[in-house]
Amino acid sequence: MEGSKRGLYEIELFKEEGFIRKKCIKCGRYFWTLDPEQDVCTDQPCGEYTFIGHPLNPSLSLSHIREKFLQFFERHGHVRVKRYPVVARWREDVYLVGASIYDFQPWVTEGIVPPPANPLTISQPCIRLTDIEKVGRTGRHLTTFEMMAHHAFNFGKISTYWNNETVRYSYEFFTRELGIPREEITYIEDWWSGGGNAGEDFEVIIKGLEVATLVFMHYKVIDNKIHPMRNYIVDTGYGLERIFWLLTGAPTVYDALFGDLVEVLRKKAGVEKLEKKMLEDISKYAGKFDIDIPEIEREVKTKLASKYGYELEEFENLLRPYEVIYRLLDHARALMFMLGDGIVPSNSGEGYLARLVIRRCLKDILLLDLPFDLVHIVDLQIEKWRRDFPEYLEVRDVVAEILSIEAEKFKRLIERGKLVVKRKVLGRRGKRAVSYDDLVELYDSHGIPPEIVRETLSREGVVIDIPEDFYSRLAKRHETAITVPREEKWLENLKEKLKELPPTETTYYELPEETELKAKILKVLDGGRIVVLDKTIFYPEGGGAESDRGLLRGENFEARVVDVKKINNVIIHICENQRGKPYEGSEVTCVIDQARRRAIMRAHTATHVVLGAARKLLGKHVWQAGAHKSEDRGRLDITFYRRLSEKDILEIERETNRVVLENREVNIYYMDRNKAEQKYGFVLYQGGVVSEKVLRIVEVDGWDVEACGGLHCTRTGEIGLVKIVRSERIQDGVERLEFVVGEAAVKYIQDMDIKLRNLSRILSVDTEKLDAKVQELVSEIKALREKVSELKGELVAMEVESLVNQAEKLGPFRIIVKQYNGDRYSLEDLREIAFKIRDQYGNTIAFLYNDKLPMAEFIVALGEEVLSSITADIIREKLTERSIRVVGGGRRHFLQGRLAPMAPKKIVEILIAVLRNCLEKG
RNA sequence: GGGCCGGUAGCUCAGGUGGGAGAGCGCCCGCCUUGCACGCGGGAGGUCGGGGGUUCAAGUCCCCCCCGGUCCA
Repeated sequence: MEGSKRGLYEIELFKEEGFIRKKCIKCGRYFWTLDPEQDVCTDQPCGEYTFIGHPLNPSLSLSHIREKFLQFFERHGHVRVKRYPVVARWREDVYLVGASIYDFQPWVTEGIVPPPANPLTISQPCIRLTDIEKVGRTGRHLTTFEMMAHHAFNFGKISTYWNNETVRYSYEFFTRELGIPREEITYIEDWWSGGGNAGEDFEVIIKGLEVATLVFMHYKVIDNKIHPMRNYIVDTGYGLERIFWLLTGAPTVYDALFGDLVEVLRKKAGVEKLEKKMLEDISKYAGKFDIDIPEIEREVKTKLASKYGYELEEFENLLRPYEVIYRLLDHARALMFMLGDGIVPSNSGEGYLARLVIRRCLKDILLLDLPFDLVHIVDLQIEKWRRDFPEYLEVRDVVAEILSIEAEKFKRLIERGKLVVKRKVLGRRGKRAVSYDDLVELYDSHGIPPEIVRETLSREGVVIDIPEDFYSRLAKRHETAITVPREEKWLENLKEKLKELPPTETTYYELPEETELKAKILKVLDGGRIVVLDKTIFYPEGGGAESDRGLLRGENFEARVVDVKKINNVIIHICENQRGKPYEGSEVTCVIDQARRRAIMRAHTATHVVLGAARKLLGKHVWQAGAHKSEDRGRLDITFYRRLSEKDILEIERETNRVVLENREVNIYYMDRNKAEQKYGFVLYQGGVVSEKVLRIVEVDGWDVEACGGLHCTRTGEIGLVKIVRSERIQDGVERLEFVVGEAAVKYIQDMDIKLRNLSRILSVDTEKLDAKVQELVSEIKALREKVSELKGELVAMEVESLVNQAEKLGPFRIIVKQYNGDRYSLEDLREIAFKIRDQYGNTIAFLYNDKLPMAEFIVALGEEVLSSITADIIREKLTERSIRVVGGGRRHFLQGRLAPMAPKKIVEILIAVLRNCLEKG
């Protein structure tokens, strides 16, 4: 292993050109250079940026460099491939494309799907949010960059090329195409891993800047362990923006990339222009800044501040708007790609990543109180890149609308946040400090960044500190909370048992109208519950569609098939209600429930039509986020950036039914994956990830095209009526549409109709006037309720009067005891009466009860003047003393609960006795 | 998908340890004022998100569900 590893770093070109292998005295890595004096690898932080202020080739534009690169590799036998979207819709393990190789993982790298060309070259826009904190501050970090690459795929053996050619290409490209002096190039031996693969690599460093990585990928990474792979894949990445920066010699990559826009924003914000020399000075060191070691940054800034005659704080205040402008421009470009490629901001999924970027921008603008509008900045970027990415011009209005909605949401969040801060912190008497936990709660639960908390509080005269490592501490907190999803064990076991079986032959695609098929039982598992056949007519569950149901009928054996699943390539039939036993080797007849299949087919084709309608009416931001098709209804989840209105839904419904009535053809055909992707784009994968090299395409003529394994109607007319019955927002940015189809739709409408007619019969009005009638009734009920409660109030007042008049007198006190039967007053009412007496007649004890079985419910209320002589707990005590069962409790002035049934007279006696006793004592 | 926070009057929210549903703004009526704003007095407005449980008693405690927010995958 060591030998082969070493071998990959021994490059023919190095010998020919006289490169020597050295060990970096700082980081210890080995590197190759032409300079015998060079003793550091020159990568950050070992070396320094020596290109800043010394442009190598400033005449080349970014587009020129991209074109030079792609043409260079085309000349060397590579095929140029169109860039992929930044949303990795063909993968389940990541949301965003973070490297060009992501385009080909895992299907191509695993050898399941052939590459679109081999070897190929591409310039792939990538998004990496891992270093988002550093953007704007280090001068070199970007959330979005174009990775120019050439890839060669060698399956089983080296059939294209490998390490020697790869290094030679890089050398030629940098020296001949870009004119970089050969002695400026350093190749560092390193190890790369990502996206489930790994391998040796060279990092190409020029004048202190890493401009390319050349990876020789031939390992798989499973559970952090490295396994050799049969495939040898050349995975290179050339940082387009970095190379451009290097050639311009600009102070930062941002100046190189967005120079003109930096000026536009700077002027708009009225920020003082910094001396170029000073920016260059900072940038040279900024490469060494590290968020986790804030000391380095402080030290450098202190030194530079004094060099230019500033106090540190003053210096930082000068820099901050610059950092923010850089960051905003970077993020705006990221948003152009993310939103432009169809991401809808949300509180989960890839949508959250878009929202994260948006909110960071809005936070910066807010904190520095800049006169910027994020919508405008993103628009500036779309305009700036119109030649390179003209596709974004088409969606600029939608992008603007999405951003305005997000800005509005952020505004509301901050307003709410300020209230929470004031309530939580300032509302607390005496405590005007904020703990780390407070900050965490405010951010984690309410989304209020600590900087905003500080800002809000400083206006109130409260000064707080934010721990420098706040965000990384928060990240740690979340780490421990991660729950490991466990794979279903029985499925694993089953997979193992099915391993030796041949793939099940299927007939449902070829003969979708057949309802019966003879087959042989190959395997019986789980006591006969699971049956595997050599071939089947049963369509298995998949792509959101439920499986067929039906019967398996053999000699002396019959069972109902309740579920059918496809496990790898073997189809299993899950059976119930068996008569007799299935035997391996015996013959059975498969019979499917055809009505059910038809219904599911209709629901499935309907789903495609509805999706097409939604995309047509709402725009390209509509993507299928999930779907389910069953016998009686269909369900489609779509991404969209605002709530669907009633009107939207009615229009989708109308449009869907129009397409049904047009009776369009539904064509199903197979197509080479790469060809299909090229022809239709990634809209194909609406239904989910597909792992085949040949795709089954389902095309509703002129309306919708998807890669789909489902069974479909042959014409849209067969779908019948489609009625959308429900819509809900299942998460921010995702709307769920539920609809009934065909016979189920007819039944739904009939049921509704019957309900309406029943209603109109009950209410004795025409169905047309139902709503008015109901409105009238509701108002009437409300009025009646009010009247009742008014009367009850009067009744209570009268009862109070009457009770007070009948009261027993004892010295200065009055005693009221009254038994009710529970019909007229609830305990609640009795309490109101009792409390009213207490409030109006302070010298009174009121004991009211409903005589219920097995225990009477009672309330005693004691007036204010009585309390000096007797309190509620004494009454309770005395009742208990006389072995009268009492459950309940209360306060000094009242007692509520249940007691054994008894005559009012008896209670009066007891109360008089108790009161007398207390008076004598007092 | 997981963690956290929340759902009480039209709106913004209070409601230690279970025990009589509240405030501010808005609304209606009256007073004051040439008029408006203000001010003063009075009033209307609530299935305390839904369901179950514990309890004599639940806005409050427990469980389940729904809805919203938020952070992180």
